[in-house]
Amino acid sequence: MADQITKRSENYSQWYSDLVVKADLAEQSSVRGCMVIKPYGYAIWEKMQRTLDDMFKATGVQNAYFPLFIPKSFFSKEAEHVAGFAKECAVVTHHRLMNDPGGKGVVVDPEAKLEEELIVRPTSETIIWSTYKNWIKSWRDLPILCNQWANVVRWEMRTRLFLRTAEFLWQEGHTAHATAQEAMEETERMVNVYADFARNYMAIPVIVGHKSPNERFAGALDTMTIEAMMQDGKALQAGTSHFLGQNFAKSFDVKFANKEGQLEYVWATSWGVSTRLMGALVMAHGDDNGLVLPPALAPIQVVMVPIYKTDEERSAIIAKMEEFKKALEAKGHSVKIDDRDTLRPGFKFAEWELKGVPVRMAMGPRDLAAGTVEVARRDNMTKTTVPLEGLEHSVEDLLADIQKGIYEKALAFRASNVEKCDDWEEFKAKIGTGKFLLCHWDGTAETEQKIKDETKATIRCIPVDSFVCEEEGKDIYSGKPSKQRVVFAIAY
RNA sequence: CUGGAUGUGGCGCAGUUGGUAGCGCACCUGGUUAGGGACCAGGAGGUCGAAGGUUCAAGUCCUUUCAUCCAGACCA
Repeated sequence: MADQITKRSENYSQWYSDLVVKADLAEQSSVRGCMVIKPYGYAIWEKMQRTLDDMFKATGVQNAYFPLFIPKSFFSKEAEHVAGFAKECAVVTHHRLMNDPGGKGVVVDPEAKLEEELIVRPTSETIIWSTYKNWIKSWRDLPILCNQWANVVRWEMRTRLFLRTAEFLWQEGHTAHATAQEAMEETERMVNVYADFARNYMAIPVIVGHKSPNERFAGALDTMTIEAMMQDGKALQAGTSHFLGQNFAKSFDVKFANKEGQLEYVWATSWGVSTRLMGALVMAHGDDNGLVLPPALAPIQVVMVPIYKTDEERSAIIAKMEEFKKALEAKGHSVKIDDRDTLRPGFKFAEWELKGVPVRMAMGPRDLAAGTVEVARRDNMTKTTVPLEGLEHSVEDLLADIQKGIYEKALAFRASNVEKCDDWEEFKAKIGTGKFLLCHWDGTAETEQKIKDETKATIRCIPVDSFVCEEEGKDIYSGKPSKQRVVFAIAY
């Protein structure tokens, strides 16, 4: 482990990949474009899952599960949807293998060709709406608020651990409502759940807003998003919530009888976040010593490292630690004692820092004698020696302080990299330097596209909470009138 | 798919004008160590991505092919 994480400034994406691998989160699979999530990485994901799941359920959402395979005919019913995903679908064409007649392993049995090909879901709107058709008859059946935790497959051309893999884990919520207003409220409710989660658990400040028509989900009337700034100043779309209007209801012929007995099409939403959030966590907080995990999501909040020479010292210190661990666990903290006998303390310090554990406590013979423990914070790398007596009562405050500290650091970083910009030359000069630029936009897709072609920058969102700036102005590119500023950035 | 690069022990790399493969880390054994990534001694591990060709001789030269990475297009 002597080799350090590459400096972020030199090559950010290399730094990111190294960190993901060295912190033991995940690795590239030998399967094309896929990743293996390792136990430590998965533990973080599980914690995210549990937290989100509770948040969803608090809004009345229930979990369900729908098939992995989608018949091709379902998929092609919604025209925009199919156009958006057609280029990246894995397709099942056969259902059997056979021994190669030439004796070389196995081959696909040509006799076993499927009558209708099956698409491995890139998202589940189509299979779910073909199912909802059977569930919905009356206004009394609405709303339906379902979420599924699942894997999906998108055959992306270029992949990157967590950020864009051919297979990824996510949750997708799919809701059905009687009115447009209800559906729009649901869309907003869920994007706000994501924003709360990002801010309060991931400690990542995000901008909530609407996507421009160009950047919308395929088949949506409106897409809301949370946009986060990574440490290289690029934007990461961390979660989306879509108002699907009646598009899917019409494509799948899902109608309900309203209170007046008339048939109406159902209004829909869908919303999702994925293992990409893991990438966001790494890129938002990591430093050159490794990962920095917010206590709210850290699988291990406190790691204890014993320091000793003799077996007697070892057992005495570990006994003391076990006792203290119980006290901390009683307070709801997750604690690990690193009692590996073959590694030296300095090695363990470095390793747990690499893994981003928020608090490290070290105890040696000196501490044992004095009744103290060395407490080190991962977020600001400070160390203090404090009395062990009663310490369990202040760990909660310490973790809360670290959680807050990490958020505020990220917030300060973003604040220093968001600017208003009203001059096109200035825009071109600054956009590549890792800035979010708040600019006037005339609202046309043409202008947006031209800006993208010239600078690679896209409209990340039209903000609705942070950085809202509704004022008259002129489009940065076309000079046409504009009513509000939008967020431009280079995105992942 | 378009550009650029790289394939040599588990990982990271070196290998000169072709001469029969080496280093660091990791690993195994023993010992000394232990408050910030230990040290010493010994040891194990590779038909050099694959196929073909040139040659007395190929990691090195030629041809073909496969894979991976980076930058684009696409995207949660």
